[in-house]
Amino acid sequence: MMKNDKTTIYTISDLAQRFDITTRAIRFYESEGLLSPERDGQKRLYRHKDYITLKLILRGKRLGWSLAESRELIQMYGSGKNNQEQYQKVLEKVQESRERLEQQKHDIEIMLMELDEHEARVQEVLK
Amino acid sequence: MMKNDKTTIYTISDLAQRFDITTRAIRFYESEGLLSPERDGQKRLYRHKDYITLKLILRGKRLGWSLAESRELIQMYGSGKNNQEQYQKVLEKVQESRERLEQQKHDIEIMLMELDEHEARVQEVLK
DNA sequence: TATTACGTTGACGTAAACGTCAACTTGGTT
DNA sequence: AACCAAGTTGACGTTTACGTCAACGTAATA
Repeated sequence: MMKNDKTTIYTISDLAQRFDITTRAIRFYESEGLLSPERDGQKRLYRHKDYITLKLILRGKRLGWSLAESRELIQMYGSGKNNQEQYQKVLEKVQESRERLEQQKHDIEIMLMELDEHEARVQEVLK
Repeated sequence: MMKNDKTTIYTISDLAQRFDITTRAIRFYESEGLLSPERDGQKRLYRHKDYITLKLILRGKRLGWSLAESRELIQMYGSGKNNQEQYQKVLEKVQESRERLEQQKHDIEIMLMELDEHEARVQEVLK
């Protein structure tokens, strides 16, 4: 497989492999307005910017963002303009993700504690 | 509203209020085998253990667990037995949650950096 | 007694993010 | 020429976690 510098051109299955997703997913993202690759006839050609965009989409997914939310982020980067309103919206979303993260951290700690207690009780019964 | 000690008995809407969910959700959890409240005639009565179970369910949700996954955790606690296999499964799931957490932490850091860069570029253009 | 609040059981609807065909085209290979 | 791999466009199916009626029961209250 080729390296990925800023001049590389990818086919749809190239990208699918690199990101471990299906081509169906990639086409779906396009239909939802998150990607807009060039065409060579009817075939899609993906460039570096599309690669970056896909990375954004998947990062968003890991943070629990919807595709609609990631689309805003992508549009913001794509526009090159200073849409202060959109910027604030995205920033807020990142902060929300961060707060969810803190909550989850707390949840995991408690879960581990309770699992420990459970084990302890079980061991106690065995004696 | 009453305090919640270990003797309190709740109606379905009591619980719904406390956890800020709908009664529909609570009934759904029961139909999925996560709750099994007593009955007074046809009405459901929830006790302290049901309260605890609901707390587990919602904690699981925050961590991205499916109801089926939370059900395993609940069954484990409920059985009081030492099902080592089930224990391992649950433990693994907690570890997975923790790894996802680390990944998310990383993702958020990068997002914030890229937002910063974006702002900087925009400011540069404005000059 | 009529109303109101709260509860119950079906049954069908919904949204998001794809999966899974089917039918077809295109370009390169044997 | 025949074939295969890879790509394309519909179109319908799937899953999870409920939402949203409808139709009914029950208990307290005005």
